[in-house]
Amino acid sequence: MSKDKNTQPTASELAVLQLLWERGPLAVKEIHTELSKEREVVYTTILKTMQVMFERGFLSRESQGRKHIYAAAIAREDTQNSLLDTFIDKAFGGSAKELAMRALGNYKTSQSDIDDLKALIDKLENKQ
Amino acid sequence: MSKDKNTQPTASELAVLQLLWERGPLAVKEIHTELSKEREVVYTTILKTMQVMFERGFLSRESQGRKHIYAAAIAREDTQNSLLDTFIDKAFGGSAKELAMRALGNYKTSQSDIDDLKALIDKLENKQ
DNA sequence: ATTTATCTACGATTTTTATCGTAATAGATT
DNA sequence: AATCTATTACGATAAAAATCGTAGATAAAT
Repeated sequence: MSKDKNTQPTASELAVLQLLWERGPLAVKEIHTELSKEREVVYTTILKTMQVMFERGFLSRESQGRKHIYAAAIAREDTQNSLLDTFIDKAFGGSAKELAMRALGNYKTSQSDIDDLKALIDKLENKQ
Repeated sequence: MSKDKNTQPTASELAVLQLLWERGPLAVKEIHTELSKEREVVYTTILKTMQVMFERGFLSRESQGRKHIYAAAIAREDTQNSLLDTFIDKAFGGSAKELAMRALGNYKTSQSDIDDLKALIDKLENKQ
Protein backbone atom coordinates (compact mmCIF):
# COMPACT_ATOMS: atom_id res chain seq x y z
CA MET A 1 0.00 0.00 0.00
CA SER A 2 3.02 2.25 -0.31
CA LYS A 3 2.56 5.39 -2.27
CA ASP A 4 6.25 6.12 -2.46
CA LYS A 5 6.46 7.63 -5.88
CA ASN A 6 9.69 5.90 -6.59
CA THR A 7 8.03 2.54 -6.29
CA GLN A 8 5.33 3.42 -8.73
CA PRO A 9 5.58 2.34 -12.34
CA THR A 10 5.33 5.03 -14.98
CA ALA A 11 2.72 5.01 -17.74
CA SER A 12 4.87 3.06 -20.18
CA GLU A 13 5.81 0.60 -17.51
CA LEU A 14 2.19 0.05 -16.66
CA ALA A 15 1.42 -0.89 -20.22
CA VAL A 16 3.97 -3.67 -19.91
CA LEU A 17 2.70 -4.77 -16.54
CA GLN A 18 -0.88 -5.01 -17.73
CA LEU A 19 0.13 -7.50 -20.36
CA LEU A 20 2.16 -9.59 -17.96
CA TRP A 21 -0.58 -9.57 -15.38
CA GLU A 22 -3.11 -10.73 -17.88
CA ARG A 23 -1.11 -13.27 -19.80
CA GLY A 24 1.66 -14.38 -17.51
CA PRO A 25 5.38 -14.38 -18.31
CA LEU A 26 6.38 -13.22 -21.77
CA ALA A 27 9.43 -12.41 -23.84
CA VAL A 28 10.19 -8.87 -24.90
CA LYS A 29 9.23 -9.68 -28.42
CA GLU A 30 5.70 -10.58 -27.46
CA ILE A 31 5.24 -7.44 -25.44
CA HIS A 32 6.57 -5.42 -28.33
CA THR A 33 4.23 -7.08 -30.77
CA GLU A 34 1.26 -6.32 -28.57
CA LEU A 35 2.15 -2.73 -27.84
CA SER A 36 2.88 -2.08 -31.48
CA LYS A 37 -0.77 -2.63 -32.20
CA GLU A 38 -1.60 0.50 -30.24
CA ARG A 39 1.23 2.82 -31.15
CA GLU A 40 4.36 2.73 -33.25
CA VAL A 41 7.34 1.89 -31.14
CA VAL A 42 10.76 0.41 -31.81
CA TYR A 43 11.76 -2.93 -30.35
CA THR A 44 14.68 -1.66 -28.33
CA THR A 45 12.51 0.94 -26.67
CA ILE A 46 10.45 -1.80 -25.12
CA LEU A 47 13.52 -3.84 -24.38
CA LYS A 48 15.08 -0.92 -22.57
CA THR A 49 11.93 -0.19 -20.66
CA MET A 50 11.78 -3.76 -19.46
CA GLN A 51 15.43 -3.80 -18.50
CA VAL A 52 14.87 -0.73 -16.40
CA MET A 53 11.81 -2.29 -14.86
CA PHE A 54 13.89 -5.32 -13.99
CA GLU A 55 16.43 -3.10 -12.27
CA ARG A 56 13.67 -1.29 -10.46
CA GLY A 57 12.34 -4.58 -9.17
CA PHE A 58 9.07 -4.44 -11.09
CA LEU A 59 9.91 -7.46 -13.18
CA SER A 60 11.71 -10.73 -12.66
CA ARG A 61 13.17 -12.74 -15.48
CA GLU A 62 14.69 -16.03 -16.35
CA SER A 63 16.80 -17.03 -19.30
CA GLN A 64 15.39 -19.39 -21.79
CA GLY A 65 18.04 -20.05 -24.36
CA ARG A 66 19.27 -16.72 -25.58
CA LYS A 67 16.17 -14.88 -24.56
CA HIS A 68 14.68 -13.63 -21.34
CA ILE A 69 11.23 -14.43 -20.16
CA TYR A 70 9.92 -11.64 -17.99
CA ALA A 71 7.28 -11.83 -15.29
CA ALA A 72 5.59 -9.17 -13.17
CA ALA A 73 7.35 -8.98 -9.82
CA ILE A 74 4.82 -6.72 -8.17
CA ALA A 75 1.23 -7.64 -7.44
CA ARG A 76 -1.49 -6.18 -9.56
CA GLU A 77 -3.77 -5.31 -6.68
CA ASP A 78 -1.07 -3.65 -4.62
CA THR A 79 0.08 -1.62 -7.56
CA GLN A 80 -3.42 -0.56 -8.44
CA ASN A 81 -4.13 0.41 -4.87
CA SER A 82 -1.05 2.52 -4.71
CA LEU A 83 -1.84 4.25 -7.99
CA LEU A 84 -5.42 4.73 -6.97
CA ASP A 85 -4.36 6.35 -3.76
CA THR A 86 -2.21 8.83 -5.58
CA PHE A 87 -4.85 9.48 -8.18
CA ILE A 88 -7.61 10.13 -5.70
CA ASP A 89 -5.48 12.77 -4.06
CA LYS A 90 -4.23 14.32 -7.22
CA ALA A 91 -7.43 14.45 -9.22
CA PHE A 92 -10.30 14.11 -6.78
CA GLY A 93 -9.03 16.08 -3.84
CA GLY A 94 -8.89 12.94 -1.76
CA SER A 95 -12.49 11.87 -2.14
CA ALA A 96 -12.71 8.18 -2.98
CA LYS A 97 -16.46 8.34 -3.02
CA GLU A 98 -16.51 11.14 -5.56
CA LEU A 99 -14.23 9.14 -7.77
CA ALA A 100 -16.27 5.96 -7.43
CA MET A 101 -19.52 7.66 -8.23
CA ARG A 102 -18.07 9.39 -11.22
CA ALA A 103 -16.65 6.13 -12.52
CA LEU A 104 -19.98 4.43 -12.14
CA GLY A 105 -21.99 7.24 -13.57
CA ASN A 106 -19.90 7.72 -16.66
CA TYR A 107 -19.52 4.21 -17.97
CA LYS A 108 -21.81 1.43 -18.96
CA THR A 109 -22.74 -0.84 -16.10
CA SER A 110 -24.14 -4.30 -16.65
CA GLN A 111 -26.66 -5.95 -14.37
CA SER A 112 -23.96 -8.21 -12.98
CA ASP A 113 -21.83 -5.16 -12.24
CA ILE A 114 -24.75 -3.72 -10.37
CA ASP A 115 -25.23 -6.91 -8.41
CA ASP A 116 -21.59 -6.86 -7.42
CA LEU A 117 -21.95 -3.29 -6.30
CA LYS A 118 -25.00 -4.01 -4.23
CA ALA A 119 -23.18 -6.81 -2.52
CA LEU A 120 -20.27 -4.55 -1.76
CA ILE A 121 -22.52 -1.88 -0.38
CA ASP A 122 -24.24 -4.34 1.89
CA LYS A 123 -20.89 -5.39 3.17
CA LEU A 124 -19.83 -1.81 3.77
CA GLU A 125 -23.05 -1.04 5.54
CA ASN A 126 -22.66 -3.91 7.95
CA LYS A 127 -19.00 -3.38 8.56
CA GLN A 128 -19.67 0.16 9.58
CA MET B 1 -14.52 14.61 -22.42
CA SER B 2 -11.37 14.67 -24.52
CA LYS B 3 -8.52 12.52 -23.40
CA ASP B 4 -6.01 14.22 -25.64
CA LYS B 5 -2.94 14.12 -23.50
CA ASN B 6 -2.02 17.60 -24.52
CA THR B 7 -5.13 18.98 -22.98
CA GLN B 8 -4.53 17.27 -19.69
CA PRO B 9 -2.90 19.12 -16.84
CA THR B 10 0.19 17.59 -15.28
CA ALA B 11 0.45 16.69 -11.61
CA SER B 12 1.84 20.06 -10.58
CA GLU B 13 -0.74 21.85 -12.61
CA LEU B 14 -3.50 19.88 -10.97
CA ALA B 15 -2.34 21.00 -7.57
CA VAL B 16 -2.88 24.57 -8.70
CA LEU B 17 -6.23 23.82 -10.27
CA GLN B 18 -7.54 22.12 -7.15
CA LEU B 19 -6.96 25.27 -5.17
CA LEU B 20 -8.59 27.49 -7.73
CA TRP B 21 -11.56 25.19 -8.08
CA GLU B 22 -12.10 25.17 -4.35
CA ARG B 23 -11.45 28.77 -3.51
CA GLY B 24 -12.02 30.71 -6.67
CA PRO B 25 -9.59 33.16 -8.30
CA LEU B 26 -6.30 33.72 -6.53
CA ALA B 27 -2.98 35.46 -6.96
CA VAL B 28 0.21 33.50 -7.42
CA LYS B 29 1.30 34.39 -3.96
CA GLU B 30 -1.67 32.72 -2.37
CA ILE B 31 -1.19 29.54 -4.37
CA HIS B 32 2.44 29.53 -3.42
CA THR B 33 1.65 29.97 0.25
CA GLU B 34 -0.76 27.06 0.17
CA LEU B 35 1.46 24.68 -1.74
CA SER B 36 4.40 25.55 0.46
CA LYS B 37 2.58 23.93 3.33
CA GLU B 38 2.88 20.58 1.62
CA ARG B 39 6.33 20.76 0.09
CA GLU B 40 9.16 23.22 -0.17
CA VAL B 41 8.98 25.14 -3.38
CA VAL B 42 10.25 28.48 -4.59
CA TYR B 43 7.88 31.28 -5.54
CA THR B 44 9.00 31.57 -9.15
CA THR B 45 8.43 27.87 -9.70
CA ILE B 46 4.77 28.32 -9.02
CA LEU B 47 4.69 31.56 -10.98
CA LYS B 48 6.21 29.84 -13.98
CA THR B 49 3.86 26.90 -13.71
CA MET B 50 0.90 29.23 -13.70
CA GLN B 51 2.22 31.24 -16.64
CA VAL B 52 2.55 28.04 -18.61
CA MET B 53 -0.93 27.01 -17.58
CA PHE B 54 -2.19 30.35 -18.80
CA GLU B 55 -0.54 29.77 -22.17
CA ARG B 56 -1.97 26.28 -22.32
CA GLY B 57 -5.43 27.68 -21.72
CA PHE B 58 -5.92 26.07 -18.33
CA LEU B 59 -6.07 29.38 -16.54
CA SER B 60 -7.41 32.82 -17.27
CA ARG B 61 -6.19 35.92 -15.53
CA GLU B 62 -6.86 39.52 -14.99
CA SER B 63 -4.64 42.29 -13.78
CA GLN B 64 -5.31 43.85 -10.47
CA GLY B 65 -2.78 46.58 -9.95
CA ARG B 66 0.62 45.07 -10.49
CA LYS B 67 -0.52 41.56 -9.87
CA HIS B 68 -2.46 38.94 -11.73
CA ILE B 69 -5.47 37.17 -10.40
CA TYR B 70 -5.74 33.73 -11.91
CA ALA B 71 -8.84 31.62 -12.33
CA ALA B 72 -9.39 28.08 -13.54
CA ALA B 73 -10.36 28.18 -17.21
CA ILE B 74 -11.29 24.53 -17.46
CA ALA B 75 -14.15 22.89 -15.65
CA ARG B 76 -13.44 20.65 -12.74
CA GLU B 77 -15.81 17.92 -13.78
CA ASP B 78 -14.62 17.79 -17.38
CA THR B 79 -11.04 17.66 -16.29
CA GLN B 80 -11.68 14.95 -13.76
CA ASN B 81 -13.60 12.92 -16.29
CA SER B 82 -10.82 13.13 -18.77
CA LEU B 83 -8.22 12.15 -16.20
CA LEU B 84 -10.41 9.37 -14.95
CA ASP B 85 -10.80 8.01 -18.41
CA THR B 86 -7.07 7.87 -18.92
CA PHE B 87 -6.50 6.40 -15.50
CA ILE B 88 -9.04 3.64 -15.90
CA ASP B 89 -7.29 2.54 -19.06
CA LYS B 90 -3.80 2.89 -17.76
CA ALA B 91 -4.20 1.33 -14.35
CA PHE B 92 -7.37 -0.72 -14.42
CA GLY B 93 -7.27 -2.19 -17.88
CA GLY B 94 -10.34 -0.21 -18.83
CA SER B 95 -12.65 -1.50 -16.13
CA ALA B 96 -14.51 1.36 -14.48
CA LYS B 97 -16.34 -1.04 -12.23
CA GLU B 98 -13.12 -2.58 -10.92
CA LEU B 99 -11.85 0.85 -10.13
CA ALA B 100 -15.04 1.94 -8.42
CA MET B 101 -15.24 -1.14 -6.26
CA ARG B 102 -11.65 -0.83 -5.25
CA ALA B 103 -12.11 2.79 -4.34
CA LEU B 104 -15.11 1.97 -2.24
CA GLY B 105 -13.58 -1.07 -0.62
CA ASN B 106 -10.35 0.60 0.39
CA TYR B 107 -11.52 3.80 1.98
CA LYS B 108 -13.82 4.78 4.77
CA THR B 109 -17.40 5.24 3.70
CA SER B 110 -19.91 7.10 5.80
CA GLN B 111 -23.60 6.30 5.95
CA SER B 112 -24.40 9.29 3.80
CA ASP B 113 -21.87 8.11 1.25
CA ILE B 114 -23.62 4.78 1.20
CA ASP B 115 -26.98 6.44 0.75
CA ASP B 116 -25.65 8.38 -2.19
CA LEU B 117 -24.33 5.19 -3.70
CA LYS B 118 -27.59 3.39 -3.28
CA ALA B 119 -29.38 6.21 -5.02
CA LEU B 120 -26.92 6.10 -7.87
CA ILE B 121 -27.29 2.36 -8.23
CA ASP B 122 -31.06 2.65 -8.35
CA LYS B 123 -30.69 5.19 -11.08
CA LEU B 124 -28.32 2.97 -13.02
CA GLU B 125 -30.61 0.02 -12.65
CA ASN B 126 -33.58 1.87 -14.04
CA LYS B 127 -31.70 3.53 -16.82
CA GLN B 128 -30.51 0.19 -18.03
C1' DA C 1 31.88 -23.86 -40.44
C1' DT C 2 29.74 -19.83 -42.42
C1' DT C 3 26.17 -17.09 -42.69
C1' DT C 4 21.93 -15.21 -41.13
C1' DA C 5 18.55 -13.87 -37.91
C1' DT C 6 17.25 -12.98 -33.17
C1' DC C 7 18.19 -10.83 -28.78
C1' DT C 8 20.53 -8.40 -25.36
C1' DA C 9 23.45 -4.67 -23.52
C1' DC C 10 24.16 -0.14 -23.07
C1' DG C 11 25.04 4.44 -24.02
C1' DA C 12 23.11 8.53 -26.11
C1' DT C 13 19.51 11.50 -27.34
C1' DT C 14 15.04 13.53 -27.13
C1' DT C 15 10.99 14.96 -24.94
C1' DT C 16 8.41 16.30 -21.15
C1' DT C 17 7.96 18.16 -16.69
C1' DA C 18 9.57 20.64 -12.83
C1' DT C 19 12.50 23.96 -10.75
C1' DC C 20 15.08 28.02 -10.20
C1' DG C 21 17.79 32.50 -10.74
C1' DT C 22 18.26 37.07 -12.54
C1' DA C 23 16.63 41.24 -14.27
C1' DA C 24 13.12 44.57 -15.07
C1' DT C 25 9.09 47.07 -13.46
C1' DA C 26 5.26 48.93 -10.98
C1' DG C 27 3.61 50.33 -6.80
C1' DA C 28 4.24 51.39 -1.89
C1' DT C 29 6.84 53.67 1.73
C1' DT C 30 9.62 57.01 3.51
C1' DA D 1 12.04 61.89 -5.40
C1' DA D 2 14.54 58.08 -3.72
C1' DT D 3 14.33 53.75 -1.86
C1' DC D 4 12.31 49.57 -0.83
C1' DT D 5 9.28 45.67 -1.86
C1' DA D 6 6.25 42.79 -4.38
C1' DT D 7 5.56 40.86 -8.64
C1' DT D 8 6.16 39.53 -13.33
C1' DA D 9 8.87 37.99 -17.41
C1' DC D 10 11.78 34.90 -19.24
C1' DG D 11 15.59 32.16 -20.12
C1' DA D 12 18.29 28.43 -18.24
C1' DT D 13 18.94 24.31 -15.90
C1' DA D 14 17.76 20.03 -13.77
C1' DA D 15 15.28 15.86 -13.34
C1' DA D 16 12.42 12.34 -15.02
C1' DA D 17 10.64 9.59 -18.62
C1' DA D 18 10.66 7.79 -23.15
C1' DT D 19 12.92 6.62 -27.32
C1' DC D 20 16.34 4.97 -30.31
C1' DG D 21 20.76 3.30 -32.58
C1' DT D 22 24.82 0.56 -32.69
C1' DA D 23 27.52 -3.22 -31.41
C1' DG D 24 28.13 -7.67 -29.90
C1' DA D 25 26.71 -12.26 -28.87
C1' DT D 26 24.05 -16.53 -29.11
C1' DA D 27 21.50 -19.69 -31.50
C1' DA D 28 19.52 -21.36 -35.85
C1' DA D 29 19.83 -22.36 -40.61
C1' DT D 30 22.32 -23.44 -44.54
